[in-house]
Amino acid sequence: MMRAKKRVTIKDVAAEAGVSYQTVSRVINNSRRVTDETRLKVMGVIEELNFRPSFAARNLSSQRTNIIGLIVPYSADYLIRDPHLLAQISGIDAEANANDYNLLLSTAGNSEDGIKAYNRFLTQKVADGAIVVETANSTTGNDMLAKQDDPYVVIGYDIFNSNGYMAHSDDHQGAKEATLHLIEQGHQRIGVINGPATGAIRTSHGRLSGYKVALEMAGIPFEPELVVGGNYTRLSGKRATEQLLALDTPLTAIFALNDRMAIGAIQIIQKHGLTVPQDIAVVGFDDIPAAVDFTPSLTTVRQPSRALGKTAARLLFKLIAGKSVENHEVVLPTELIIRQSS
Amino acid sequence: MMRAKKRVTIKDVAAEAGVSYQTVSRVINNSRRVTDETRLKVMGVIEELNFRPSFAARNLSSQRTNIIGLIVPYSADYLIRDPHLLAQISGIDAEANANDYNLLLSTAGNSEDGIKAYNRFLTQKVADGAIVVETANSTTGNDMLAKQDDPYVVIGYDIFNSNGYMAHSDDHQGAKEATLHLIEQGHQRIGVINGPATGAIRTSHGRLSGYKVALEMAGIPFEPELVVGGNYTRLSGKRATEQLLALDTPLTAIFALNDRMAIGAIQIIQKHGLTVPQDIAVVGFDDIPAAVDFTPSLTTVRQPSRALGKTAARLLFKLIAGKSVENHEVVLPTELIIRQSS
DNA sequence: TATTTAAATGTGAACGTTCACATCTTAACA
DNA sequence: TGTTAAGATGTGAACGTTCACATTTAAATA
Repeated sequence: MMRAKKRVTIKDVAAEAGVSYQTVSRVINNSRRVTDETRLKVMGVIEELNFRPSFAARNLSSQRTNIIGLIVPYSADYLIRDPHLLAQISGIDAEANANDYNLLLSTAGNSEDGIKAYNRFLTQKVADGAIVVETANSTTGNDMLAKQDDPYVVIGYDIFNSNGYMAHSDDHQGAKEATLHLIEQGHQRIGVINGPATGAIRTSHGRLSGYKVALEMAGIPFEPELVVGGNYTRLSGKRATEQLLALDTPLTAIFALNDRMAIGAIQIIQKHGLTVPQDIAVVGFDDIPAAVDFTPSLTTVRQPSRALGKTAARLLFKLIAGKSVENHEVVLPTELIIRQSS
Repeated sequence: MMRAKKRVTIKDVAAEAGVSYQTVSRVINNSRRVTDETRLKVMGVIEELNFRPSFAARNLSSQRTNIIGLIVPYSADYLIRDPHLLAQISGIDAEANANDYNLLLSTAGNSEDGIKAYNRFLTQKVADGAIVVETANSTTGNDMLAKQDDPYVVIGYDIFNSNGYMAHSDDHQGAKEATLHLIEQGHQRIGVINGPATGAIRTSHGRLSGYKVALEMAGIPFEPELVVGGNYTRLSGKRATEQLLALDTPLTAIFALNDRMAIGAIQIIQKHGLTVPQDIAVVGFDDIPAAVDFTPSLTTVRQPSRALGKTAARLLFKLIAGKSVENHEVVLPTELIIRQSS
């Protein structure tokens, strides 16, 4: 790990090219105001000396880092089970790359770590802005964000900041379509495996309201006993399904608010000797890779995960650039994917 | 986006506390050489003024950023299908957090982006070091890394740098155990769905050699026709299985070098009206979440993904700290998980 | 050709720390 | 009580850029 050899700086380039170092700075930053001739000369020297601008010096001087922070309040074991997240990250990363931004990641498992990450990212000016992925187990920490000056965007709903910026899919519409699809198939008694009472509340709310509106449209009365709580894990889907199957009046379809719970539901239904979709139809939400791999393959509402990431990033870049953004809430359309389970 | 209010600096704190700003610096950095009394006083003022050190200024002065770069040469659509990666990232992130390091991510899809990421991360000194996740489709770009001074660690094999540092699981041993397990079950003709001829070559090589050694131990001759190429996707597993099923002398077991191909294999076997494991047993490698969800659940070799991430990060931190690391290659043990498919 | 104007380049300061070194203070010893 | 050494604090410089402004140069106008 020898350190030794001195770094090539903007001044070395300037000396070699016979210009002031500020001119070199202009060349680096593609500023107008430079003759093609000098630009070419400087770029030649840059190449020759293999000059690379110092990230730190740039940051200090310009007061920007070209880094955006990504705060993902996931626990490690949960993380591995959510393919959507990677798609979102990939979308954010692609957009960041395109805009010459770097992506700083924190998979802060608990709220304390989340606050630590938030501190590092924004208060210390490591990042120019942040994207927060709202998850089922994220509540704490986000409220800290609402209190500070730097721009941030929530993928999901920003329940702590009425003036916040967010991007999410059309949960209401997606759920409505899914429910209408089941109704079209002749189902009247449709159970719902709901999200948890805490965490990403508005996601569940949106989907549940979509379900209710669909019932209303079909003139089917809403029955509270058909809605059972889950927490977006497969296990909770299983438990909820046991409850639903134990109802006095049997149901003919289940709408789970995400795919993992839907898969859990199918497993329990099959365990009870029933067939999907003949005895009970099942519809999920998300369209994770497992949805198509599973037997029977899962009818589900596809979320545009990658687009969500891109959208959030684009929104954030606008905010960082100081452009005014009129629309604080970007809602992306979902798509009903009909497969075997319904 | 008003900027306006001036940042609280180390000098403001110093003035308020009645000490020199260098002393404040000492307090921030937990340097010895400070009386408890002044330390307390300074910390009080820091709290009072809500001072947060400037990341950029620190970087410039100390010539370190406390950032490590993570280069993941994945294409976006592949990314979402690899749960292992998230586990590795989570391990790296946890270790980074513990050491007050930040994690800069690049999911550079193609080689050009990869080189761009490498440039940003290391040449511009955005990061103090990097972790590269070797993947099936990563070859280009890594050779650039070998040529530079800053420390980096490969998760997988560093085929471009004979003096490089790497962390990976014991592919040979894992494959050997998997094959021996099949042999113990009475199988003699065991097909292999191999990795691709390019990309993460040494991973496949290690696993294949484990398979061969197991055969040798059992006195079973190796037959090249039993080894068919794949590229770690489910689709390629399906194709390979079609080939294997078409062999003149039928086989009774298939060892796929990863889980996704194993799942593809099972689907094709079932499509041919055969049963797993009665007609043909299947073993995979990785232990992705789907392995246990699938019916029949998949016997597989579990990789310690998260530990791999942690190990790589620890190794990198040692290198960054300038400590000499004797062992360039850390090999982590795998675990055979026996389930229904064998 | 003299004059105005715009574009190109140069100048000095600032960004907020850490580091190596100099000086001051305090306690321990003779 | 004077001397010494260690520990605590202060000092100046350096890290490598960008920014606002000043100056020079070249082009356009009268």
